[in-house]
Amino acid sequence: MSWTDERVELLKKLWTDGLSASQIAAELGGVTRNAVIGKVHRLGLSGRTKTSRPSAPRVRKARRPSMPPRPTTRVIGNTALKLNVVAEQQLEAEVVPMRVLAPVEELFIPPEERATILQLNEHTCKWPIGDPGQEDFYFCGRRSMSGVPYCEHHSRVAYQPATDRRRPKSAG
DNA sequence: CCCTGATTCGC
DNA sequence: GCGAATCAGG
Repeated sequence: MSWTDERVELLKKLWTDGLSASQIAAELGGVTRNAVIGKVHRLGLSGRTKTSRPSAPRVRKARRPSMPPRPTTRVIGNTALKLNVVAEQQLEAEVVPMRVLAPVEELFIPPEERATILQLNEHTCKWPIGDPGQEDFYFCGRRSMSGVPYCEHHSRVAYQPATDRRRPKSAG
């Protein structure tokens, strides 16, 4: 893929809209977040965050001459299927009693990042989005912290304080 | 570990 | 110009 005028416009729009580089990359498709960031800089759109210091030149290290990064591929048994089974069990035990019927779609997940039940594992967010009986139903799929079934965003929604979920209806 | 953007530099 | 590799902060 190349940076056509349309894609550049979309990039500028999404970046201005506040989406992260990885989100924009997923939305555009065919590019990585590095590509997005690089393009953003070349367009002069940077300056949104302050994670890097304005001064103090970074350490420039010689890049690899010419060699694949890491051809190391370790596959120890087929544990993938087991993870899927665990994911399903967790869905029945945790997600279903939650609030599947509630239309919770406040967080937009790009199509490329959406997860079906087969793609969930122990650290993907298992927050259901949409109606489980419909075709467009999917799971959040973003990364969740270890031991937590949801991503940071949906953890906040799932584990709301009791005071916020049910306020005193009759106070006098 | 995950994420984020910033920067360098081979292509 | 492009973007992977890398760096640096959270």
